Amino acid sequence: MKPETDARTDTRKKILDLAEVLMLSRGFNAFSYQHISGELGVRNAAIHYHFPKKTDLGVALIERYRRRFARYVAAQAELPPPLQLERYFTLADTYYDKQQICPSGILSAELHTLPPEMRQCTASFVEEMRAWAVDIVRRGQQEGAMQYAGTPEGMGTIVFAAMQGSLQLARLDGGALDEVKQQIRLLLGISAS
Amino acid sequence: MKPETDARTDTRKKILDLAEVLMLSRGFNAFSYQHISGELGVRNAAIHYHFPKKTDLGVALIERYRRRFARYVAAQAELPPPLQLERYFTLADTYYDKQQICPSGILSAELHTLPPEMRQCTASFVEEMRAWAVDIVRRGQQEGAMQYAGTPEGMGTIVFAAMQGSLQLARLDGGALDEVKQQIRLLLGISAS
DNA sequence: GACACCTTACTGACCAGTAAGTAGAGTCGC
DNA sequence: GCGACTCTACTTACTGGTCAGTAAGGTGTC
Repeated sequence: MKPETDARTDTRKKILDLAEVLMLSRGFNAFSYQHISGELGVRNAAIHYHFPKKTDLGVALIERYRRRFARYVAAQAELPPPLQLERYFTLADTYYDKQQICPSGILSAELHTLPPEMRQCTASFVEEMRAWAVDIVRRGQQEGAMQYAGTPEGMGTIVFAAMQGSLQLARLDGGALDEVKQQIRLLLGISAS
Repeated sequence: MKPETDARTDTRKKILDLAEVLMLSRGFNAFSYQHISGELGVRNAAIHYHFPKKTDLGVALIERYRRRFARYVAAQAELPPPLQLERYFTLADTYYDKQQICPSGILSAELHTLPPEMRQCTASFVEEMRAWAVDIVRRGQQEGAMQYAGTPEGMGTIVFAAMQGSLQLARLDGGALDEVKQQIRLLLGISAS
């Protein structure tokens, strides 16, 4: 009989979940082991048991994100590109509702203060996300569901950059995210939805 | 006879200059008075003399940026919109060359960890920058030098968000900035330059 | 009795911020 | 033209708090 939760993975997962929320709202440098242990009702050293160095926690966080993102992409690979884009927009909305920004945004903003191990996997993660955005608009163009000027690389990159930027701006100007989403629809020639 | 430099303004300016570089490359939370005093060859308390709290330094930094930005905008208000956009692109390049990101990017990413006074003037600053981007594309459209889908608000906001995002991404993917710049030119219908 | 998963107790580094003192330059009365 | 005063721009020396990280011990489970 497979245990639903064993203590090991359970606490470890709770730590990662809390750390993720903290990173996406405050940034990696701006949260401490105290924030996590306090919330979790354990001692500081318990976090160090699972993640000896904060760098270990950071790397685990990013790697989990990469796996989750890969699953997310695979799960809806068969959907029409415009619908994938709308799902992406919905995802951004949930970040906005939680007052968070996207991981690539906070990681690239803090990049110069991150340990080298984290920089490494951040680079891979961000490249994967950008490539996915490029892929959506490329397939959208091929299937005739999207029309736009320029290359899929240019369009995908600007979509990704604009979404990352607008999630940050939306913290200060609540309307920015909706405005950017709508403008992206127009630029891709998919005004109806 | 007016003194070229008196000690007061000189040290104060050097502190602001150094703090600005530190903030744009490492972020506001990730630099300390030690970073500045060490580089400047003074003691820590000298910084506290000019800026009692770190919040004071942060606010002074943003307010100086706002004044500089206002002068920058005024100085080229008469230029044709497409040229203003190119100047903006050139400005972004100099940030990239210095491995920095734009102030609105770092400030909005760190927003939740900033003191309230800094959040306040950050909001004003970011709104001014966004409005400026909107104004460029609006006038570009009115003068017939730019053609694009959607409203000036939508297009200006996406241009601003995409530039902010791509400056961050460019730290990990050097090509992102050029790609976004070129795509913006295409989307505004000003491919030649 | 071995191992996973914690605890208590601690270290040293760094941090923002403060208090009190000082050197030098300018100003004033005389 | 000279002492007394004052102000600016620092200094030294310190505090209390927070941080990541470690060592050693305890406790329940297989």
